[in-house]
Amino acid sequence: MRLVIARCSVDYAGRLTAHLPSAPRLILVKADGSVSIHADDRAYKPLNWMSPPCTLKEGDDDVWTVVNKAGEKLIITMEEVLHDSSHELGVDPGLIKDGVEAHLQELLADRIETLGDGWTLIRREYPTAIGPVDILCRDGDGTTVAVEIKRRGEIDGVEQLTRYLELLNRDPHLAPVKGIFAAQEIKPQARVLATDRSIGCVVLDYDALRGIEDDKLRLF
Amino acid sequence: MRLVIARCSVDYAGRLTAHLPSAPRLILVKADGSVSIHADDRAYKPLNWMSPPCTLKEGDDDVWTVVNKAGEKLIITMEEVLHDSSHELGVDPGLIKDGVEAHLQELLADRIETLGDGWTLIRREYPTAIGPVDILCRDGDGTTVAVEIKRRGEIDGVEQLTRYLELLNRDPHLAPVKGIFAAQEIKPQARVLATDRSIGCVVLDYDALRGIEDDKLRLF
DNA sequence: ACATCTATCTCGGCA
DNA sequence: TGCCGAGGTAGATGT
Repeated sequence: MRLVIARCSVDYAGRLTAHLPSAPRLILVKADGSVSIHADDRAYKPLNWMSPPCTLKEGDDDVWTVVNKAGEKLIITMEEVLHDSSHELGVDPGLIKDGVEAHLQELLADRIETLGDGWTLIRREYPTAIGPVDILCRDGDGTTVAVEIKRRGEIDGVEQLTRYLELLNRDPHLAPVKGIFAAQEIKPQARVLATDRSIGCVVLDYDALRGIEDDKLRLF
Repeated sequence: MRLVIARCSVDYAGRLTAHLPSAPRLILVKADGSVSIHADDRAYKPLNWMSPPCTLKEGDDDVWTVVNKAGEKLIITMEEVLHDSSHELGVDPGLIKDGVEAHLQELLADRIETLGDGWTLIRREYPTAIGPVDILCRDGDGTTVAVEIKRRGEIDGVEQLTRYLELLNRDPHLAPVKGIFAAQEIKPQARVLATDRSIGCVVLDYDALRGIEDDKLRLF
């Protein structure tokens, strides 16, 4: 990783055109060839960047040009270099996450009877023309149920599930299909909309689901 | 801006919990108090971060703790500092952009006849109870048309336009109101949904619209 | 403060 | 490869 502090101006021409007037900034050149330009505020988003794969060419005239395959260009005009150092970091072992939607889906699919006695899984990520349904299952009566899972349940999620239900109910092999909106937290507006559309709401307890899963594993 | 290269492990506890095992990384501490941790790849997204406003406390035991108002925590355990330098950058003048959705809307409103002969603009940002319609206009037959503009046309945009159409069609002064979904790029699923709802799809050519605009300006 | 919407979104997954 | 959905989305804008 190369760290350069320099007064520079920057031009980006790609998905949009953008310009940064001359000012002192941090320029990061990483081992994968990517380049990013940071001001002295904001943790997350660089002022300007070029994602890998891309190539950096340092011209004789203190103009750096970064290009990628799509023809996007980042042109950095160096006016005064204040710091320039390089460091070997090696490959990062990466982030270990916990508590995201994919995990909730796994946990609930593995313990679908949490939703009611006699419920059985048809499949996770059930494919439709407008995208996959998180979980398709059957309730105790054998009625098909589409489950939409969110970490935070908002109106968008109810709309999404409504579209799936409309589509699934056109399939005579599946119809009638009921809907369940499952989330760790359900916003009041989302609950009202779901209820109005006869969609059931279930608040998921992540720790409890994981506990159940742990108990299951302990049996083996 | 402070640049620290260090072997460290990191724990985040907040909206989720995440852990970074020990490895050499870049730690950026910016003038606004924000902190970000970068591996030697990827231009855009840090491995971990804390957005401002937040406060960093460097403990005696080489443990740095960053907290924000919401109680989220970032804990950096420093194991070996390989580089540590600070630099005064000042406030950045900021990015000047061109070619975003607002601009597309201006361009299309100024050249509404792109959509068809005899089309006329009623107004941009036509206000409704559920938000402004990007463009309201009339087609060659005098029928009212609501236009939703996106840079990239996806399902959400079609849903949004559908809600507007439903509302506008309740107004006897306007009804019947047709819908046009206009974007630089329209995803297949969005097109399917739009077509199913009798909403027209138009792919906008930004450069062509700008070219027309340039031609217009040249007349004056 | 909160809600809504955009983004050079980035990123991962799956067809 | 393209398409789709999630994100600690972040960041901007309007109420």
